[in-house]
Amino acid sequence: MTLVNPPSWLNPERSEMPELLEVETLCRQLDGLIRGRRLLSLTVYDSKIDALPEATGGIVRNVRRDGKTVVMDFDSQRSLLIHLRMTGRLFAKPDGARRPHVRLSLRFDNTDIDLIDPRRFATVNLVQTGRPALKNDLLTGFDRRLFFKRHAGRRAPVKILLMDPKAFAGIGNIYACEILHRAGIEPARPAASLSPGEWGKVFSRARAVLKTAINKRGTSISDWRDLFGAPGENQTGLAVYGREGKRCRFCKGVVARVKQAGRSTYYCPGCQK
DNA sequence: AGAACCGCCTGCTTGC
DNA sequence: TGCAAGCAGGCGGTTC
Repeated sequence: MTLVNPPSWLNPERSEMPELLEVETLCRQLDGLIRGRRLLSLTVYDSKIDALPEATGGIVRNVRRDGKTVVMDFDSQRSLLIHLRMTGRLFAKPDGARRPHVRLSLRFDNTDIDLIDPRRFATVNLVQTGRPALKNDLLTGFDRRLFFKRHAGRRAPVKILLMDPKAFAGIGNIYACEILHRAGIEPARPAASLSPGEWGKVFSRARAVLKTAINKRGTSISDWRDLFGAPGENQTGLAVYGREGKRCRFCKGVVARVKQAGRSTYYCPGCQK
């Protein structure tokens, strides 16, 4: 296990939010690191996070992702749920040093894991193991019939629907923009205006975009880092997000930015109809 | 039910 | 240079 020095990788002030893929990356790394390990102590440094004394002493059965939630299942029939929201990060610590913005520290018998979160949006909860998994996660299980029944006919813009957690688990702004670009669909179109074929394209492009990003350990727009401080490698693959005014890599049009529900949407008017 | 909006947060960027 | 306002956004909540 190599750890990245120097600590300049830890720069919470400039962090990008972890999206679905970043969470997936963290869960895989955590599973490899702490499966079968005992949680010796749990220290909370943030008044917004409940003290969770019942969690200590348990042995990790596995670490998995549910939407954007990191789920640690313990042998005590409890599960620790960590949602990183906007600026949360998890780091394995090689030393015992206290980092800035630490909200929670998990001490296992082989490593310490810190939750770092400058903006304090992250949430931590302890629940009984066995909560049913989400049925709207494009990578782990997507109920297409349920989606068409409940959401495909909505009048909301398709971009808004992609980011609606009731319709799709864990698709954030970056990937919502990228998926629609790959699918060639204009973000402002009402969801109800998409044909079944266009929805099919959205689903297949979404899986492709997400899987590509997973293989590259997430998207580092500025400085997202994985559990061990290594950067992701997907930033060069973004076609539209954050590229307002620049040339589209596909059609040589100019990437545009509009506001939808208060969020920036990037798209290429040339590629997306 | 769904659409639109708000609040939670803090630090960086922008404008005067 | 300094300060205030604007901005970033996942997601649960509220209102209409």
